[in-house]
Amino acid sequence: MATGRTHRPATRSRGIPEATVARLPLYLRALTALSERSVPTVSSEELATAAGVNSAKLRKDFSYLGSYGTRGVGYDVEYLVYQISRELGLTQDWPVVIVGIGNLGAALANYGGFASRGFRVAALIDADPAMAGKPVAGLPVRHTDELESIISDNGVSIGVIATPAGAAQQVCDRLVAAGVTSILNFAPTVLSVPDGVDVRKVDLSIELQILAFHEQRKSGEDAGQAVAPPPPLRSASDGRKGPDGDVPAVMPA
Amino acid sequence: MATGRTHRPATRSRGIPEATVARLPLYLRALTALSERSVPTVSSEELATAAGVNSAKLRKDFSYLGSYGTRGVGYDVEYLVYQISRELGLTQDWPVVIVGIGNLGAALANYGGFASRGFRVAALIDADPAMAGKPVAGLPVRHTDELESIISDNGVSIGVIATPAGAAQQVCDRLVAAGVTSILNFAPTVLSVPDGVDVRKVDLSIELQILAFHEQRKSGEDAGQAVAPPPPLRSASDGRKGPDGDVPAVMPA
DNA sequence: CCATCTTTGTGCACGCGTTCACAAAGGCAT
DNA sequence: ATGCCTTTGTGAACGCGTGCACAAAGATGG
Repeated sequence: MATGRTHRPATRSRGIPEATVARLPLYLRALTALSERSVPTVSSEELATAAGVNSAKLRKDFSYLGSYGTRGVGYDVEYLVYQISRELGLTQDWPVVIVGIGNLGAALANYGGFASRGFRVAALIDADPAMAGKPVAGLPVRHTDELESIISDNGVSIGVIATPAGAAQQVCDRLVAAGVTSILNFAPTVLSVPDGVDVRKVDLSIELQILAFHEQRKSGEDAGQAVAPPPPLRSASDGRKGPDGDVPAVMPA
Repeated sequence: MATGRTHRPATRSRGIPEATVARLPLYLRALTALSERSVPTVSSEELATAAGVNSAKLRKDFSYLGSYGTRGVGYDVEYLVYQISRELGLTQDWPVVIVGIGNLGAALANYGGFASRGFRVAALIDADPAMAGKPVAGLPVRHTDELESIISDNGVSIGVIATPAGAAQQVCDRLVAAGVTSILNFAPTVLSVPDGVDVRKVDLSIELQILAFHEQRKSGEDAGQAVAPPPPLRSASDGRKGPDGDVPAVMPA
């Protein structure tokens, strides 16, 4: 931002805003599609539309990476694909392990989006002995006992947790102790990790609840108020439906 | 985290900040756990720790809902569970349809977190005729042809898209046309919808890429610079194709 | 009834992220 | 060259979200 323009796109601008990082994959996807159609260049306006964002925001995002555009013309698609890929670290191979091979874990293992971007499923791990050896998505499921050695042998630094909530923290601890420093958590639990370890969580239940909030608002706000009045304090026997608490069950292994 | 995409700052009616809404499900989960253990009251500090947030933030969040706490004591667990549930619209039944019963769709259908919070899977829909009638998670898969009638008959307003990216927009359009006003999108595509329709997206690939970015940064930034030098920068007219030809596809199951 | 202790509710300041708006840069036609 | 047209890159303003710090509220004990 200072006056001096950078001649070198060098990685000197350490401070790429988190919000920008979160959008880079979006741009990369749109650019990849353009690349496949052999489109040579694209303007910020076109790309922004394709990515579903504001063009000014897109330009500012790219400005953090360096000046890769040509005024009056736009951005070179191939070049930008390369730059973003490099910035995201996708030019290297990232072995990942998926722990908890239930319905969700299996779905993730079969998810094509992983392998397509430098992510390689190094192993599928499950605590159920009956699952051991059973092939899922072309890979034999390994037992939890092997977790540490698998991570160590493959140099895994990214782990995906798809276990029931109750086992998540324990699995997380083992992953971290074994050397994993980035975790993608699908279990509906708050994971506590030491400094230096990144955790991102994907929670289906939460997403739905947020949608429900907005949905309720759309269908008249007056209706929502017509429900039973609140019990002020100490209501002994709670009449709510079964204690679901998505705490437990997520994926019946 | 995870994702979630909001292009609508619209939540001004009751003025509950979007960021707060996104945390309410988190509080609700922690409170439900306390409720099951019959804990009568909880302080903002304790609850904040359980939810993994700052206590001041939690108090401010609750202040948007009203003054439900008692100074010197804390919050009444049951009462708060009720208030948050009501605010999120979970006191009513939300029928949802899941479109695209592949690996992921099936996993979602089996996901316990849905039914546990007022969300009821009204139907599973797939375009493959071979899937029709086949039971998944106890429900017979319905063919896409029935989409409109299913939504209409069940008063569905929330739809979950778990189809391949290529079919997502089309499915989305049909859902919206049929009356759905909230969509949870798992397909790696930017969906365009008319005003009044909310879309949240969950993109596994993006989450991993964000993790990779931070991971790369941890493991020395110098290493990343030692890779192949940047490609061309020639603008138009030069129809040279990318040398590395970034891997295409982004398709999920 | 008063003193003390705990915990809430919030005013305030700060920093990040978004958006506008425009000068500068570069291509292109004449 | 020269002037016009397109599009980038970014300064600046604005708004949202976060976290601090503290006064007010209420419980509790003497």
